Amino acid sequence: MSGRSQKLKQGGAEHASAEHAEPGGASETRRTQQRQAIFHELAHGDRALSAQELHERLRAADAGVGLATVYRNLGRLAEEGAIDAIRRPSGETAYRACGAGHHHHLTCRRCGAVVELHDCTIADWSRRIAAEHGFDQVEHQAELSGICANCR
Amino acid sequence: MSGRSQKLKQGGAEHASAEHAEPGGASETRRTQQRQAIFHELAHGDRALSAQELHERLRAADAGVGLATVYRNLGRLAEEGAIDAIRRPSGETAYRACGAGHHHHLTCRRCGAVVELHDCTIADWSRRIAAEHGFDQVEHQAELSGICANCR
DNA sequence: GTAGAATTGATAATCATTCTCATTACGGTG
DNA sequence: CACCGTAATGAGAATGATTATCAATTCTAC
Ligand SMILES: [Mn+2]
Ligand SMILES: [Mn+2]
Ligand SMILES: [Zn+2]
Ligand SMILES: [Zn+2]
Repeated sequence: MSGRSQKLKQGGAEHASAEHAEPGGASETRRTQQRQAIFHELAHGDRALSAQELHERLRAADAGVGLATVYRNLGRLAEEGAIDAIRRPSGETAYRACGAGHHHHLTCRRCGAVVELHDCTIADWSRRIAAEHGFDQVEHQAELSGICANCR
Repeated sequence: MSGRSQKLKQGGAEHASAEHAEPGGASETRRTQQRQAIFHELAHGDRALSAQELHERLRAADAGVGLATVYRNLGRLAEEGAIDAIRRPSGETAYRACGAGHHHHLTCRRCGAVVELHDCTIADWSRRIAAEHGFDQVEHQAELSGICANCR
């Protein structure tokens, strides 16, 4: 529901040298060509792409990346907060390179164009509601959809 | 996102005699035991059930209803507005017999308990946002989740 | 340059949901 | 109540997205 540092593991330097703490040896998160291609593709298009769609685009753009790899990296990038996962009404999950901070999306049902909404009214509402019903650790999930100006 | 007449095709009389208009013959929507069992099961439990879970319960409660039938009826009931479909974060769709009118849900991530929220702030917000960005026919979808008082 | 672990990719395996189609049960009718 | 035509059911096959396998490859640090 919120992206953090868009280029956490992608864009810049970041020696990524975790303080080798955990017993047994932590992960290393390498910077591979495939991962770069995937993120790059996402960083461009203004519409959210599903794993399959992304895979198709990469194939077209000469850079053939395995489907499994696309899934893996999208999943990873998402949990790292580098990209956002969006659930389509049909069920598939689509991904998008998002700006930082908590926000929601307004998506055009016709062309898929996405607008980021950074002023979220829901937070207050959900907090109040939660308190009212004795709930803790409330999270909210919301998506708006409509028909954009162009598509009319 | 909103349920209409909870017992549209279930509870009462309703001769359901469509004015045999359409060329070729319209549907009839029969009142079968299976459909009744399904709706009945849903009308009780306070937590939303997936098709599979419902199927399991029915098996346990002696009334063995085919899985395909469970899916069919849940889908149908949902589009008739008799029940609400809720998307779980994991992806499956769960169903629930809901009160009438537009509302959202606050679900306990631990036990699955559901509270219906009938005062929706989002409507106004979404309307405003939509106008601001030149979008039409805006719809919104939202779910709250947390840990309920019991589960703490 | 090497070693060694992380990553890839082709493919098989899951898993929820949908489709098929022969069989059954509804809801009138006479 | 027996009978018909059709909608509904159910067992299993089919689909489609996502995940797991596992040998082969590629990063990265030394
Ligand atoms: Mn975003
Ligand atoms: Mn409800
Ligand atoms: Zn559009
Ligand atoms: Zn609970």
